[in-house]
Amino acid sequence: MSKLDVGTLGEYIREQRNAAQMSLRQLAKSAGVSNPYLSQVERGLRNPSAEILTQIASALRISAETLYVRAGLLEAHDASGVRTAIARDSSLTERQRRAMLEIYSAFVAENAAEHDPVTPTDVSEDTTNRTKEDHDGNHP
Amino acid sequence: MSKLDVGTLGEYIREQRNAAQMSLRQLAKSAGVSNPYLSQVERGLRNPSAEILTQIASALRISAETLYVRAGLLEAHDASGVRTAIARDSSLTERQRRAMLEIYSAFVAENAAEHDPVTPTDVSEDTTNRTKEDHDGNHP
DNA sequence: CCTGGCTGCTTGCAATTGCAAACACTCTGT
DNA sequence: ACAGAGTGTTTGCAATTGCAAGCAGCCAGG
Repeated sequence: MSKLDVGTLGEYIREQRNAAQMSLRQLAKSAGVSNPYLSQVERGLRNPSAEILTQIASALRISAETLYVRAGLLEAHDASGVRTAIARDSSLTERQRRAMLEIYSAFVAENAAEHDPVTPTDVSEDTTNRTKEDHDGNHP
Repeated sequence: MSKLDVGTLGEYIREQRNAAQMSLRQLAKSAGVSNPYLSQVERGLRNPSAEILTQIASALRISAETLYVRAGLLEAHDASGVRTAIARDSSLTERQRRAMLEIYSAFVAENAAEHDPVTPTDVSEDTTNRTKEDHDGNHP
């Protein structure tokens, strides 16, 4: 499932390439991929690996992130949200990440208790099952 | 060039899988990939496509971005996202806000200090999860 | 003991990626 | 007109991904 939207990905790459006024061969060479393959990718008949995508992004001087989003490989940025920010921060070790999430939850619960002692909110983590896909439960 | 760091990627995935207390087959099924392939990925002898990575990330309930960074497919972009998110969070008291920022800084400094060239997978003491006796059974 | 269930790992094999070579077409210049 | 240099596209083919089936080891409990 979660079929990649190769079509719009290819369109986007071609669009960016045209915007940069590069020929297919120029971009291909600069990105270190073959011209025919790039052609096929742009027309959506090939599903390029992430490695190729990064090379293309680099050659196009665009963010690899946006390219991934376009390819459907990455969720669009949620922007703010402490939990998502922590979850996304790759400079933290897993232990640290969990610690920070726990602390944050504790703080939020603490505040909720002060204002409205009836809801202990969600310090207890998700032992309950979540049927829907849920990446992060945050919204300040 | 742009050699993918499949080694640490695999380690990271396995680390996360163990942290989630899932068996290889469980994760494989949940991620929609085959068990043997996941095994090979975890041991760093296969270079999984981005599509597979997203599926694994989703099944592990971790950020796909983190996984990409770990795989060397994405630059670790600033990480100051955590600080701004904390700064903007209106549900925190000022004291809590400063505490979290301080903790975060401490964590980052801690990691910078260690600067371990090899496996930073240091899960030596973990109060939250209990990794069962890890009897290493493989030796290339 | 040994059957069943669990863990992860190895082995062929189909499908796909990604490339080198060659094709078709449009301009430009001589 | 024709050679030459651009453009993007098609065509086989090596290398790789990713999988189904099978293998080996470790525990519980008839």
